[in-house]
Amino acid sequence: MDHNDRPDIDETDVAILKRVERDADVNLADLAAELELSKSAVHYRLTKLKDEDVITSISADVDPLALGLEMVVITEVSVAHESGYADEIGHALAEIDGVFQVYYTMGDVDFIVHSRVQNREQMNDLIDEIVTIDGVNETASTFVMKELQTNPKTVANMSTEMIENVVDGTE
Amino acid sequence: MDHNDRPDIDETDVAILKRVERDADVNLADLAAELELSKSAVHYRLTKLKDEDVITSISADVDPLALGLEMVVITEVSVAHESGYADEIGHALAEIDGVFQVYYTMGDVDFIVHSRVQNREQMNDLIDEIVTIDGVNETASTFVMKELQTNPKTVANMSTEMIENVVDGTE
DNA sequence: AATGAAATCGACCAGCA
DNA sequence: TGCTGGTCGATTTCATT
Repeated sequence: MDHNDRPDIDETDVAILKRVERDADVNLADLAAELELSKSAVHYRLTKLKDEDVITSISADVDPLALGLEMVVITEVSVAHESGYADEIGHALAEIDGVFQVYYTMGDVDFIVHSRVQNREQMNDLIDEIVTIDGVNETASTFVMKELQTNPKTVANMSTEMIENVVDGTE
Repeated sequence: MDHNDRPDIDETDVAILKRVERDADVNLADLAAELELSKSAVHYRLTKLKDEDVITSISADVDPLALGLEMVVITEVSVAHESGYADEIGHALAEIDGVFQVYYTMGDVDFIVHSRVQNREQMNDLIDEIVTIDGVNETASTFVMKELQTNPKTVANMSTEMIENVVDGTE
């Protein structure tokens, strides 16, 4: 760990992360060959990255379309500011079925809520649920026509500059 | 596959998906025990789900904070409508380093862009890059103060009704 | 869908830089 | 602290019923 309480990570770690965030099914031997390292070195680093919670989990990515979740809706939510229940409202929003992401923002809007549903009826129900939450003032929903990139990855989207900052520990 | 070109999925499949989307590191024997199935049955279903692309990949989830990506920015992008280059612009947006999600919407705004950066300078650079894209008219960025739920999962966020629709093949 | 055998893989170790 | 190479046990995988 460095002075910022963030794990020390070097180029090799980044290479490993990039690879396993794309496909964690790869076996140790192949990974080791790709990185020109020994199996045990890769194993050692992988367990370290997991221990340090750089890798938080290994998960199967499920295609929403395969389950009929064809609609993505973005809802802007404004709350009654005097209430001061921002935290509770955020949690209530996150717990609604279909909601997969909730952002608490600094903008004119307080929350931005992302949800996935199968049809218009579910969409209406979901928006109703949001409005029903105590403290919610106003909502505005936008229908997503197309989403580029369904499974956002962390390392894959980083610039070389961002990666350098991590490797150096210079931020 | 059903008449909708969507794979046939039953309750057992859903149970498997729910489990491996949370933790794909689980070994077959444990999974089989949990579901009260034989190892081979689970193995058979898992490979089927992968073949059918219900499971698109097994991936390691990397914590953005561990890599210093402490800022999330949401940018609304409007384009010059006469241009009709929506697709190209969408791709250009998605390719910018730091951008992890691009939605093409039906609202007053054309694109909603999500990005993760390490500091304000990178945020400014990123917004500059967006503005520079040919056809981009106007942008408005919002800073995210807090994100509830960092790794959105598909099945975990579905209601029982949504799941029933999948299992029955009734949509 | 279950069985069991064969192949493969990941975990671990002692030793070393 | 991080790496090597090798061994052993566990686990996946597959042919057969």
